[in-house]
Amino acid sequence: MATGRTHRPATRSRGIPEATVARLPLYLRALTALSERSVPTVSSEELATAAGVNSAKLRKDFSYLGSYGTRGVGYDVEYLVYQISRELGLTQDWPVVIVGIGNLGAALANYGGFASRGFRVAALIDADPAQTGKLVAGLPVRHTDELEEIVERNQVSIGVIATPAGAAQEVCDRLVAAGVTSILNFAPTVLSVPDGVDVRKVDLSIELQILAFHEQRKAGEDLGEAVARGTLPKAAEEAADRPGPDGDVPAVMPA
Amino acid sequence: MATGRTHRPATRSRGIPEATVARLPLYLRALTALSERSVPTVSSEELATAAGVNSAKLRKDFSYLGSYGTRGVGYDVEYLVYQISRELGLTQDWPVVIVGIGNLGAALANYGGFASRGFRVAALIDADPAQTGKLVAGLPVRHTDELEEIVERNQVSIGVIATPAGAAQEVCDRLVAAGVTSILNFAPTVLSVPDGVDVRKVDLSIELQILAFHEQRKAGEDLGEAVARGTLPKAAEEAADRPGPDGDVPAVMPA
DNA sequence: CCATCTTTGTGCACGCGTTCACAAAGACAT
DNA sequence: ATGTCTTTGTGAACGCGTGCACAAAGATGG
Ligand SMILES: NC(=O)c1ccc[n+]([C@@H]2O[C@H](COP(=O)([O-])OP(=O)(O)OC[C@H]3O[C@@H](n4cnc5c(N)ncnc54)[C@H](O)[C@@H]3O)[C@@H](O)[C@H]2O)c1
Ligand SMILES: NC(=O)c1ccc[n+]([C@@H]2O[C@H](COP(=O)([O-])OP(=O)(O)OC[C@H]3O[C@@H](n4cnc5c(N)ncnc54)[C@H](O)[C@@H]3O)[C@@H](O)[C@H]2O)c1
Repeated sequence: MATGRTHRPATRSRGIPEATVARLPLYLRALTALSERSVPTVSSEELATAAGVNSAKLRKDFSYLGSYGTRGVGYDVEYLVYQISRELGLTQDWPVVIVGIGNLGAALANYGGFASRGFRVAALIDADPAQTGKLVAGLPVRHTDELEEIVERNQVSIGVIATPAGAAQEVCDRLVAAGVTSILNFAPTVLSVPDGVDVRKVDLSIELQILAFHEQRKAGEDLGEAVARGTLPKAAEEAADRPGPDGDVPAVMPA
Repeated sequence: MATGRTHRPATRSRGIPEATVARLPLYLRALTALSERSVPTVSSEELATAAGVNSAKLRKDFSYLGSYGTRGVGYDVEYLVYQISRELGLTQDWPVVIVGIGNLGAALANYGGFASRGFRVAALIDADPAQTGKLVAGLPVRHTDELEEIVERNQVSIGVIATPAGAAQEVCDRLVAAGVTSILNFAPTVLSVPDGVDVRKVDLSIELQILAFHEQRKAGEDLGEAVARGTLPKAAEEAADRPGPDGDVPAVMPA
């Protein structure tokens, strides 16, 4: 998963487990697709497949929201779409500001999936005076000086940070001081925020590193298994034997 | 967290828990920063703070890699950087292809954080003939027809998908068929892949929806508590009372 | 060499999340 | 009305992840 939430110490918000909340958008997406195809009802099995999860998990997830299914039939698609939307707070509009209109920020601003789910880009903000006033995705880029005013006037509670890492904490502090209580951070830094403020991060580099780990493991597996079976010549065996904690590796980094 | 991994049923790869693997890049980033400041050693407490985690968790994480610390002193920064890099497979170069060079794909191509950690953009691929040959981040965009050849020739095992959702599964299938075994998916779709292929997804929309959920909860909290204390007039009380499973809500979605 | 002090490494307990498996609910046919 | 068949909702068991708390390791100073 390309996301990691900040430590929210097992806060079951109104009885809905955090893990379930994270899956609701997935169900919603699958349900919306069914709704567009005018499918009236769907079974937990079908929906689970569409959402890429286990059907028992899906049923348990829905059970936290209440009993919205009909035994022998399944779930009413429209009704479920409404219930999940309501639970996620998508029946209202959420004004969002994006700070840092560079490569990534501009891509985010142009992203259609934003508006499609009740999120409205209230403003684009950048510190570079050369950017100020430029139109990105039809919106004028505003200068950082106006940040507080924009947040307050538009009642923005969700902020997206797409600045370089060095500027992220400062931007975060200003957003929070101005009233933002939820932050989506694309900069590769750990943000510290006061209690009551949620931070979620998206870090491409971390995702790739996790993939690399598994990739390496896959590559080493065949070799490793061969070693275990003793079907390799001695030399290859030693090469495959990863240096263990016994420390026969150089204490310097080769790069 | 903006990331979700696809169902890897508790595969403790070589005894390192998945949760630990996901944190290693975080530690590595903090350690690299210390290394650049020529800090020789660091305690679990300091490093944990820098990485935004609990110190006990960090120590336990490191214990899976072996005993690399010195009691009473802490961890040798350079040595730890090397060990984690090795564990994550970052001592080798990983060629990566990006498919779908639109707003997002171009931003990713321009992203510096790619190359800084052993990931090398081997090629940019797009289906639009108008894009073919255009330079993005100094690399020429190649046409989808060449996908298989590019992947095979460059021994690419990691692919990034930044196409529209509708094209993602097809692109995924082609990447996998050509030999890619790890995929980072930015398109809002569930990808189905054969066993042995890892998929991680980054979904901005899901992240925002999770934030919206908590945001809504925060907003409703004061009101909800007031209701519980019975300090609200009847009308407001009923308005605050969210419709329960008893179903006094319309079965249609208001939007 | 001994005492003291710092910090690691981990045993242990607890809670969350996942999954199995099944009873009961309800649709539908007869 | 009764029986059959499908599918939900959930009890219960299990495993993973987290965090506390502490013993042991080792550095440091006398
Ligand atoms: N581009 C990607 O694909 C990508 C991927 C993952 C993470 N990131 C991260 O996202 C962030 C942005 O990446 P990018 O490629 O768009 O960088 P960029 O340099 O293209 O854009 C950064 C923008 O932030 C603005 N900025 C700088 N300081 C600011 C401040 N204090 N207040 C407001 N705006 C400020 C700059 O003027 C610039 O327009 C970086 O932290 C990067 O590491 C980018
Ligand atoms: N832009 C964002 O911030 C953002 C955020 C989250 C998710 N996404 C998702 O990322 C994807 C890309 O977003 P975008 O804004 O860059 O869209 P875009 O339309 O700007 O770019 C899509 C690119 O993919 C190419 N393409 C289409 N079909 C292809 C195929 N079969 N093979 C190869 N290339 C193909 C198109 O030619 C185009 O260049 C979308 O699925 C979007 O939902 C984007």
